[in-house]
Amino acid sequence: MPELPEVETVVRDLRPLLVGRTIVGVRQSKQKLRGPWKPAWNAEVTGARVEGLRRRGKWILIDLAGAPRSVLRVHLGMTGQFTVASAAAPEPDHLHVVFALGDGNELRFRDPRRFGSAEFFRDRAALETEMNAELGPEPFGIDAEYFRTAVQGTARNLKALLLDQTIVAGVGNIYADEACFRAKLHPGRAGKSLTPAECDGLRGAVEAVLTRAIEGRGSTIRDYVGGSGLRGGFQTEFAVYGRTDDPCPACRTPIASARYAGRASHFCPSCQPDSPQGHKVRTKKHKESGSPVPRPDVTRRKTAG
DNA sequence: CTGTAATCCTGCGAGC
DNA sequence: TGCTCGCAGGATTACA
Repeated sequence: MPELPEVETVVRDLRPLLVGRTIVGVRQSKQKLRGPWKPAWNAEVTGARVEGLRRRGKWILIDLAGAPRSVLRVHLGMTGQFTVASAAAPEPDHLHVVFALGDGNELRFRDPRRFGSAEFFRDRAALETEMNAELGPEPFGIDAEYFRTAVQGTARNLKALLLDQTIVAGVGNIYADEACFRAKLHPGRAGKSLTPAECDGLRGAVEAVLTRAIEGRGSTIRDYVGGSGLRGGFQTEFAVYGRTDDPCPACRTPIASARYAGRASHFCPSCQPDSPQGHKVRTKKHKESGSPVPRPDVTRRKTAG
């Protein structure tokens, strides 16, 4: 599932293959993406030269030269693949939008599950303003005070907070779990239950996990490939994600799974306790609260009847 | 405010 | 073996 490291890898792979090239034609499938490419955009981008490639959160931005300066925006959804291939190379299935380049190659957007989007925006500055209003900061070098305030100011659990793109942009289900493990924090902990030091630890863990994952060219569970078609390598370094019942890499306790924020979540019940390590949870008499973490729905197991 | 669930969609594995 | 069904989940939206 493409999250920040996968998107960053695609952008880095595609940059040398796209910058300076001219889009000479567009074709598309009849199937609708979540964010569908409109045929009216074909004429807008044909003849445009690619100025640069960027990433913002999980979004890919392709800057096009011209006045006014426009931009292509792509989201890979869950199964999106954005690659450059020879126009002569056989076409895979689920190909939705293809941009022909002047050099005999083409930029292909493939997305079996069609959760992705490919859109054109004529006004680059307006789009940036809009995106900055909807997305939180990039997770590198986040202001400590900002992050503490965002986390401690809510009763929402850490999993929900990390998945919330308006707080931090780019984290998805895999790296949220991995960051919580690295920070030794239970994903079900309420944001406001964290100490300032724990907030700082979580912020650092998010940054560290994403940095390592980028170095590993992202994670491939099933569909993900980089801009040149290569699979990722970070999936072999998962500590908890998808490792239910496997021994914790730190203490050998079996990894647990539960559902938080509607997402499968994985954690070590020993390394990531419900309450701050070394602190007894203080409960006031008049405000009795049993466990500091609400009991999650344990993974549903089908029972007869 | 917070959480949950449905929605979009295809592929795959579990279970019968 | 072949079918159904749950699940995977990013973002959005509706509802409890």
